[in-house]
Amino acid sequence: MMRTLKFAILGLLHRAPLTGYDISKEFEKDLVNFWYAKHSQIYPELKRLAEEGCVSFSVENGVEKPDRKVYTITETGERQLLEWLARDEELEPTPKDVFKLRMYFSDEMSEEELWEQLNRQYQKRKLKYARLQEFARRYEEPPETGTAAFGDYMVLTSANMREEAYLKWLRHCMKEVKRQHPELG
Amino acid sequence: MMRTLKFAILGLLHRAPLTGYDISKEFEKDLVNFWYAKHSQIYPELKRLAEEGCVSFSVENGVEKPDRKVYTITETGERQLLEWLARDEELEPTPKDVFKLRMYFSDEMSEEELWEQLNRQYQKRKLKYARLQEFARRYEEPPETGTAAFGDYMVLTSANMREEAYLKWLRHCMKEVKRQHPELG
DNA sequence: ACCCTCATGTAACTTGTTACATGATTGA
DNA sequence: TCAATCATGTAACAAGTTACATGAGGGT
Repeated sequence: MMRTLKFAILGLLHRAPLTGYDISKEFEKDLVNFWYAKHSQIYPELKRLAEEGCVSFSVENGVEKPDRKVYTITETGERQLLEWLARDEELEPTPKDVFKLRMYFSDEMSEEELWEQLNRQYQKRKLKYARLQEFARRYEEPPETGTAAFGDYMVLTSANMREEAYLKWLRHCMKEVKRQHPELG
Repeated sequence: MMRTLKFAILGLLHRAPLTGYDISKEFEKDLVNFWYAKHSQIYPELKRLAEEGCVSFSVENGVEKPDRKVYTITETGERQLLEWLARDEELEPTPKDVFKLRMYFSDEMSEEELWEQLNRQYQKRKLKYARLQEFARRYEEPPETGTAAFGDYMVLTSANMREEAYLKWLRHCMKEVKRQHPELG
């Protein structure tokens, strides 16, 4: 029971009170690169967090707008968040990757099929990388440590480097396949 | 319903008949870098695969050894495997990373805590990278395409590049934290 | 008329983990 | 004697996805 979603939510609420809807929007922005959850997971988790006394909420009856529940972190929640932030945890197992599983079984497809798979993956990853680099332009200079911007900068940098490495790997594989089969492509 | 475990198992059985126990051993070896499952997930999946007609099995009554069920891929299973190998799927969402989530919330910890977290992560990753490089020594020359060794080589290379990028990122963050706080470390 | 954003929730299901359960053989 | 390896399974739970369900307001 890691309860990582719990701490992802507490971390966001520690910065400012938010509704479930706001939280799901946050997960679609910066955090999209390493953590996220759908609203169907967020609402029950907020309910549970309230039962545990980690958050409190007030209902705002919206005039000309839907009602909203604004959640605020409690002292209990803050204490647990700080404890979690300081934890020294084991390295997570390597994340699963369906494309690499396919490549592991490349002996069970033809060379043409392998070549096509590598090419298609390369095109998709190049696009993702381009989008990521646009975001990275926000930080020509690294922000000050101790600010939310610095956390943002760190994870954005990591996403960029991860995608760079993925592209480098794909190029390496394509080069080797082509060396052995110059007739392809 | 991706059923990725189904195809991971079919891919292994396509090479040779195996028992559930053998499959769980495979997941602890090369595949550990991008796919794996515990025996408690493998046995029920094999049962389901047999019901679907993707695999067949024969029971070997072990003399001086426990009984074993040896599973073999069927024509149906092979057909479905080949179809899966050729699929053009969307890019998976970025894998989740608990450490990066912590780093995203680095503004909610002290600079000392941030520095310690980065250092601990760096030590652990360096160890993992060293172990990975030992394995990589098997392939000083890339194997021939169309062999199981080539698939193995590709995913081992990717694991190495991924860890290199992670280490590079950690060094980048540590350098920036130290630049702003020369008194640390 | 139709789709998008705001806003909150539940139900059914898939995927994966931890713990329970059993039992033989081999090596220190 | 104790731990490890071989060998197979189930039960309970946690985590995450997809679909269902409702409803207001604004823009094209």
